[in-house]
Amino acid sequence: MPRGRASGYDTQREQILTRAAELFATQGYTATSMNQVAQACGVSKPSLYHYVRDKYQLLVEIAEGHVTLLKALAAQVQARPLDPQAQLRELIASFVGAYAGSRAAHRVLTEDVKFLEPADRERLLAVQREVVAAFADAIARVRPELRSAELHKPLTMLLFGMMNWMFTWLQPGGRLTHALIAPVVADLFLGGLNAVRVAEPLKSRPAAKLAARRRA
Amino acid sequence: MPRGRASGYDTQREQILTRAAELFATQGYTATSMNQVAQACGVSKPSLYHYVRDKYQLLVEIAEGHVTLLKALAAQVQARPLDPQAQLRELIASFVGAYAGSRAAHRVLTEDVKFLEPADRERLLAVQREVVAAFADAIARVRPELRSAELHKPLTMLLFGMMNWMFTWLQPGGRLTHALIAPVVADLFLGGLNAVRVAEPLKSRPAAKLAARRRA
DNA sequence: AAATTTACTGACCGGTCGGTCGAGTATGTT
DNA sequence: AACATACTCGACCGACCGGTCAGTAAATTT
Repeated sequence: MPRGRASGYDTQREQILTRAAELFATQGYTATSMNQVAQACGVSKPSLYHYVRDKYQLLVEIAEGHVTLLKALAAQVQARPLDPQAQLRELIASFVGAYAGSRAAHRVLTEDVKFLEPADRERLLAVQREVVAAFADAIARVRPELRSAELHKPLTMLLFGMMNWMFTWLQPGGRLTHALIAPVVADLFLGGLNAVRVAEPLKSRPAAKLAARRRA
Repeated sequence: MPRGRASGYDTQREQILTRAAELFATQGYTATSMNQVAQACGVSKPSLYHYVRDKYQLLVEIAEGHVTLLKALAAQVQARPLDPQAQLRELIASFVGAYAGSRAAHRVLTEDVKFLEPADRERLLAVQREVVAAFADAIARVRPELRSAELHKPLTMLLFGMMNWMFTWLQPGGRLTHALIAPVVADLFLGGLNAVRVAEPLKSRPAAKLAARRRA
């Protein structure tokens, strides 16, 4: 006897999430009002609340959806049988590409995570830690002595710094695209990885920083 | 016949700026209320407004003060007669140290710049561009081909990504300090700089065509 | 046809925001 | 002493916030 959901329900819901992500990304979560979201979606505020429970749920779903995508991406690359260098290179290319395709969601994930309630934040960070671990493992496989020096995780974060910071200076319509910069990031990081000195344990580590032997 | 300012005026004003910067850094500019700032300073809201014109001016002064510090730091290192590699290394150490000493202000500068009015933002970005140029010059001096390939500025931004992202994962009281990580950043970046391959020059650049990917 | 639920809206609610008012008190100058 | 100003504060303002209500129109069931 009831009436079913309209066919466009899910479509509209996703559009709302997308628009909200764009607004959150450019203005920040707290500085964006639900009136703005409703207007950007071309509906009234009560209609907006027909599709979304509240403002906070918008934030959670945007962030969770993106971090889930990142985890899937990392797992996908990890499953491929590649040597350590190639795997790290592939991880970088994959993530830089994902950032290009999900600029808004990525910015929300990195900038507005502080507005999540502790339980939600912890759940999200747990997934994010898996993603980071995938990179850290690849890095430690390239230069195993970094792991014993406990430098592979800081170096992983430095790599994420390079990638996560890109959305602040890389313009979508610009001459320099994500696809062009990804191999540069990989060259820079892999080359630098061989130049990082492990401080304390062995004094007889080959100090020469010969790098980048391989080229087409 | 008037009465002069109390001796503690400037002191209190700086304390207000510091507390406000801490609140803005942890909660974000829009999510921080002037009531919170007043309470954190131990004064009533009208008293707070005795020292500060409005909330917006707090943001401007925090951001401007920090970017001015960064510019001075860069100029100071540039004035020293160092070879290119040492100069870049010194710039990195200097900035990583500054970030450690001004965590809150730095976070405000990087995260809340979007709330500045266009005029103020442009004035600030102009200073910031000078700072970035100092790094870009040092990088181009290490590997001059990068400049003709128009890669020295993107690489500069990747370096800033590593440094600016540090405040998201480097904990103040942790085992890993800024002083310990700075040389790692320098090793990583300088080592990677030599490994970056210069692709075919873009068609708009007829000038330098010689590749010579390895510097002597 | 009646019944029931979806999709949607203008008007509205309690609460908080940034900021101000008016008043009182402390303090340096004349 | 007399005065002008610095300093401090409880109370308050209009605006906007996130969110809801009562109600309408259309679609799908029985």
